[in-house]
Amino acid sequence: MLNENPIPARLKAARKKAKITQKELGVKIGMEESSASGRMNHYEKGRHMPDIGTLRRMAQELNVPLNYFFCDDDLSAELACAIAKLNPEQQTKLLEDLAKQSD
Amino acid sequence: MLNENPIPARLKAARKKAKITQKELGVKIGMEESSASGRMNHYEKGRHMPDIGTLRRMAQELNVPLNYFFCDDDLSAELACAIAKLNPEQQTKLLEDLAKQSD
DNA sequence: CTGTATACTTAGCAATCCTAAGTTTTAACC
DNA sequence: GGTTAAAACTTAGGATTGCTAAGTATACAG
Repeated sequence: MLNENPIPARLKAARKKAKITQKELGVKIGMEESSASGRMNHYEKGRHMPDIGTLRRMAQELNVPLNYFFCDDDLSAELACAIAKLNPEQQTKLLEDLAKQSD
Repeated sequence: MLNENPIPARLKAARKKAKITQKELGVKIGMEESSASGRMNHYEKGRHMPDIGTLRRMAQELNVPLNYFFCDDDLSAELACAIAKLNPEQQTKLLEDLAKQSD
């Protein structure tokens, strides 16, 4: 079975890329100094599930789209980031191209 | 502020496209007849947050990727679906194309 | 070995969800 | 417009899960 919860792997990858610790990330998104380490570690080990607001703050801090955390593999995760950086016109054009391709 | 929870809008769109009721969707993914209507409605109204396992079963039943439920607008949601249908080779090529484009 | 930074674990309380039952809305039909 | 059934929605409380705070383990520099 597929890893049920994709958040741990995504979170770790994006945090490492940003070169910050679990606690630093937690504090940056508004957690208490005293609980940031434990909470962030729970999320990264998959023991607890963060709520949407927390996910959004992490996404913003790590410069990834919210849906990044729910991608099941590295490739689709990178694609999600790349697509989030396109402007709406570019996104529309890409969607049209993909639609043609699948005919 | 952006709608904090994108699930309700995505869930409704995908369910309508599949032309089934809230209860039907719930039963199809293994909920009890007696509670399927209430539970699915909670999710679609944003009152409760489904767990990852439930999200996965909904995604499979509705033929969308898991990250679809966390896209913040229709355009990126459709793109997520289109990309999920590509094979890995096509995905890799697309990622390379997007990387060039952003230089 | 000692001190420090980072990662990880645990347990009880607090917050949230699941269930079951009931209510409201929608839409088709006469 | 009134009737009916299906669909959508709401509520309350017991059950489940997450948050917090405190502690432990590991890695590494001095």
